[in-house]
Amino acid sequence: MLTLKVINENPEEVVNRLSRKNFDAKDIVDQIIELDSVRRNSQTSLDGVLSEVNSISKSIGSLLKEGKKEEASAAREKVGTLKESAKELEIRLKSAQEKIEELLVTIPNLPHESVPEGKGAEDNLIERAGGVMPSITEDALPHWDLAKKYDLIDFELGVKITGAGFPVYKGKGARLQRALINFFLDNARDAGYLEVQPPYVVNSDSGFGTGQLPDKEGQMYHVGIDDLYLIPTAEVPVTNIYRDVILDDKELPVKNTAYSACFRREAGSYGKDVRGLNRLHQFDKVEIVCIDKPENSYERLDEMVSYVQTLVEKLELPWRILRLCGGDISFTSALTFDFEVYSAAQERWLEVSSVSNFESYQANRLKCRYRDENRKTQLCHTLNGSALALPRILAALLENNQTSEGIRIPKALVPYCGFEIID
RNA sequence: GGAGAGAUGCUCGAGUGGUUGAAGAGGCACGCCUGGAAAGCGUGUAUACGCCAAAAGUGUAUCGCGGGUUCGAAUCCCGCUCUCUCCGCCA
Repeated sequence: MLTLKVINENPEEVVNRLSRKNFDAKDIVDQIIELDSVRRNSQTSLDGVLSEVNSISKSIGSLLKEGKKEEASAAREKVGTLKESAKELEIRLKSAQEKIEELLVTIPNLPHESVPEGKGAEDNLIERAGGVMPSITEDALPHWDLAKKYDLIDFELGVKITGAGFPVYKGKGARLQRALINFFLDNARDAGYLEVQPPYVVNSDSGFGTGQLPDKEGQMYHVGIDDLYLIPTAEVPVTNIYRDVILDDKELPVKNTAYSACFRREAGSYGKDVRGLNRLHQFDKVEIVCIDKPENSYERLDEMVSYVQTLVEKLELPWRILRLCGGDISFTSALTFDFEVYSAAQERWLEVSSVSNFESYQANRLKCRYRDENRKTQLCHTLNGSALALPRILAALLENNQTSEGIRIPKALVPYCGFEIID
């Protein structure tokens, strides 16, 4: 969430910048500013009253020791009335704080100035692109048919065991999954990311810390009996490692990578866009998470984007990078680059990665801070990106590399797979 | 799941109602000392919010979390969470 400071100091700028996200913040910002003045006034008065209470209380101790009983009981009475007014002030202060918090979490992050205007996906800017478009034959099959033909993925079996969106990978399909996970983790490690293995189930504090709660509660699987959530991405547990942490500036940047299964309810998505591997309830992903000083975070973002680019290049997939427009960028992000790879048989671009700088928006919720060179605590900037999500990569690999002899495995993956072709 | 013990600052650890934001030790930082280092000595070493134009300063809150008793709570009471030990179960 945004800091009160930003809103108080630059209300017009906040409203202006949020219009880029097609969000009208005027009313909320006005309300917050008003509530904040209530909050400040209440605290000033309350602190004064409590201060008096404290000093009188101390004096009672010494009065009693000196045997001045009457003065002591007069002081007691005084404290009694002071505490009455303290109670009222406290209620007013707390309610103002709560309302401010409720309003703050409804305000999206400010978009970076480079975020283009736009309403939806069609307005995203193509930043750059590369790779060679595969030459497809007329009878090229979409990946769901290839998966069946070579017995790589059994969607129906997953339906039996669990439900739609929980495929069963088999044989070379399963091995290819495992190969991709290791390939991504090894590359991340070589690029300086520390590998971590986080829990797949998190508590509500963590869900709140990264912004899934309260607004996106319905997107996560919830384990009611223990009040825990299945992670929709490793971003949640990994970023929450740094919740309520004050890092030393020597520890920055933090660069973590994690493989995890990801669970998403994807309520309300149906149709051919979600066919096969295009949208699943459970999928695998290797995530990269960075935490850095504000002045370095955009440099870090570029580094992450370049890193992801090396992955799609090694996989020999045709790729493009989109700079998301105001209408398509996520609630919590300041700047996001999406990676898409071309899926030849489906004849469409598939999103395989999303790399974002959240600036201090997540950090403010997480209370993730660092000590700067003046020993003052400042909010960090947090960033994350997929590197990469497996299903659509697999879809593109299968479709783009199909030949009459079988499906060719890209060179970089062969050592990880242990085979060169799926036939 | 059952029984018991516990949770204090960066760490260890004292503290069972009255200047205790918290003794003491260690660590760390800075300074002195030194040719340099060690040792030694000195100083400093939480966070959030408020007041102040800002710094200095100062007020309030915080001893797992939430509530209660009291003029006053780290200290007493209640609820919760977590950790440890023993038993049970178990990859």
